[in-house]
Amino acid sequence: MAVTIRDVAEASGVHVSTVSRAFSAPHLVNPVTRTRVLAVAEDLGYRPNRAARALTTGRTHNLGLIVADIANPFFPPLIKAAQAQARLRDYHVFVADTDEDPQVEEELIQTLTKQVDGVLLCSPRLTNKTIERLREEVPFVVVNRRVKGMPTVLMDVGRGVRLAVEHLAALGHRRIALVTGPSGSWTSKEMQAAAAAMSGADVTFLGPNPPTELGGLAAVTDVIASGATGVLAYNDLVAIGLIEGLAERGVDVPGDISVIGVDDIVPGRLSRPKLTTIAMPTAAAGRIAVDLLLGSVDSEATSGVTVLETSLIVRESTGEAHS
Amino acid sequence: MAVTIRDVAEASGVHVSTVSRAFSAPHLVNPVTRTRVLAVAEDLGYRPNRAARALTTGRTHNLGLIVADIANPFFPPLIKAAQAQARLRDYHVFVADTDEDPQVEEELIQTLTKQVDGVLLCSPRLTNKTIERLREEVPFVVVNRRVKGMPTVLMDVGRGVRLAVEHLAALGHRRIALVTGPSGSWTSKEMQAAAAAMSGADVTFLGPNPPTELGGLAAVTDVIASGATGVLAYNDLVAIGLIEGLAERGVDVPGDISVIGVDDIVPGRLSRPKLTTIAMPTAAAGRIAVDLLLGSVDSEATSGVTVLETSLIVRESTGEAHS
DNA sequence: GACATGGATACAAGCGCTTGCATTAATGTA
DNA sequence: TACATTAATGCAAGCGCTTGTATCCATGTC
Repeated sequence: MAVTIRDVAEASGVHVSTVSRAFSAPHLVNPVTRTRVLAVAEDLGYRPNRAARALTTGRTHNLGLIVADIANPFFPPLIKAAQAQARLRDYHVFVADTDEDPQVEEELIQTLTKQVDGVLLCSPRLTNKTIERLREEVPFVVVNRRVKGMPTVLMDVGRGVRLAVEHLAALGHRRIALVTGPSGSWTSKEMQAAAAAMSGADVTFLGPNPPTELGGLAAVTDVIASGATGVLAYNDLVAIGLIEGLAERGVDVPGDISVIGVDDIVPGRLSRPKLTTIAMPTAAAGRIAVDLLLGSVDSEATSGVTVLETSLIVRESTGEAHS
Repeated sequence: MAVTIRDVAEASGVHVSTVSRAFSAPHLVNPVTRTRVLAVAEDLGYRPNRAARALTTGRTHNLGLIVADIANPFFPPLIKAAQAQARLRDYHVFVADTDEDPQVEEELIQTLTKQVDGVLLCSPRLTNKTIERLREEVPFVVVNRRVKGMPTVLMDVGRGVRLAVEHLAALGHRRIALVTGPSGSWTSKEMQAAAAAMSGADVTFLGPNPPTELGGLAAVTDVIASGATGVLAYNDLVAIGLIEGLAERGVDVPGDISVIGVDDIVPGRLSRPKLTTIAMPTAAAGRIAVDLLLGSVDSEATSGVTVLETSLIVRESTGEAHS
């Protein structure tokens, strides 16, 4: 059916090994032979079969990218960047969605492991233990979670929290609420830690909450009860839900209460009022994670932790405190 | 390194072919042998190498999914659904982003073709001719575009347009503007055709415009100049940009002008006012496309066209005409 | 008791490719 | 002229798996 290396060999009157080398070890073949072979290959429309190649080289030139939920606006920019970076290095990427299910996640890794050179684990729901076990089978890079001894890409949400709280304080807000995320979330823990470490700020924690608009909606009563005039939400979705719920109670944002989100997802940029938010460099994370992975495929597994800067983007959901 | 079928064979005292059959042709091996082999395999942590299997069977159990832009909110639900459906059938999926570049798209297909059993082409930017040529190399299913003789999944945006215009008319809007998309867009053409075919509606076409908020922003002047009180935008992003721009000119939505988007993406659901929109069944499209693809992998290539229903979701960006 | 039958397993080729080694021929060296 | 060197190519094994065919043995049949 498809044209193979053998067809090219026959058509150009050389041995298959010469064809092979014409592609993957040019210096070992006579330039004129090579040109001829390449021409014939082009002519026949030959495309090397990567799977077959993988079988002998042990290198598939494929990557796995595992995320909890593709449809969560946080991930697409990361996926896009990772995919683009991989392509630059002549790698293809399998994208898999675990639906937030650790078991699916593990199974996915298991079946993927044989056909990839490494996998990007984004915000994994697996236990550290499991990850460490799986690590024997395939190189990992973990994004958005700290796993002992593994190459990791983190975003410095702590810094973002500090900037956010300072911003709020500068606007005159004295009582601040932190609407936390799911209890298992590494990011949520980081945020709490960072907030708690800030002296001089009066921060109360409200949660845990699901990481969606519903979570924000659900937190409305508590937020109002807390007496806070500045709120930092677990993410933009929560922030939007919160603003929504506040509006229903007649509370204006930013007039009465200021709200800051996290992630800088598209919906936040487009919502009204436009969200002040802590921007997470997801695209950079995807790009760097791929580099790390491909780097550690050749050299020995790195176990470094890369921390990416976050920043505060001030838009319209924060304003001066009036009370 | 990794445990192979041979290891399992040795450990359980049978020939490799028996192990192979224990997995893929159970009825050909004695139940007790099979149980033993399976146990040993489990024990050793054996996982079949799909690439090696593909080499002999010609079936990779992989799919390619090619989209113009992963980060465009329109696609993630489709990707997610396709991926989930593929997983159900024990398929993995390569996701590739072409960055709207036809050349990248073609190249991606070329390199992917050998390691997939079929590819999902979503809103391709390639010419029909090229697609028809490429089709020789690998089975396709095309989503969101009509290509002669190829299995296709379409969403009935025409119906959506009709519903939208009727909705607007029912609210008393007499002059309606259609803010069109990019000139090459199949969807945009469909929308225009559907609107033009409606007797009794006074619809003016404004465009072409880029399919983003910027496109909406850019169309503001024309919309106002058109005297329309009801606007149908190419998609939600354009609609949001438009509403934004209108607000800057002091024009209220839906007070002064009603705006309807297309796609029902998350940002539209969360923006203020919440967007009235024509919902596109993207998840269903992804799911069905995969089914079609996997169906046509076995049977002979179908060339049917599946048309999915769209619907109008009325939210807050449309209201009664006052002028 | 000789033989056909069929179930269970082993054998071996081969999928498309890479790669260490052998072979050949051309060149340089003394 | 004889020999070493090297560049270019061919040869063949093997990556992990499937699969058509051969082999073996325990039945059943007459």
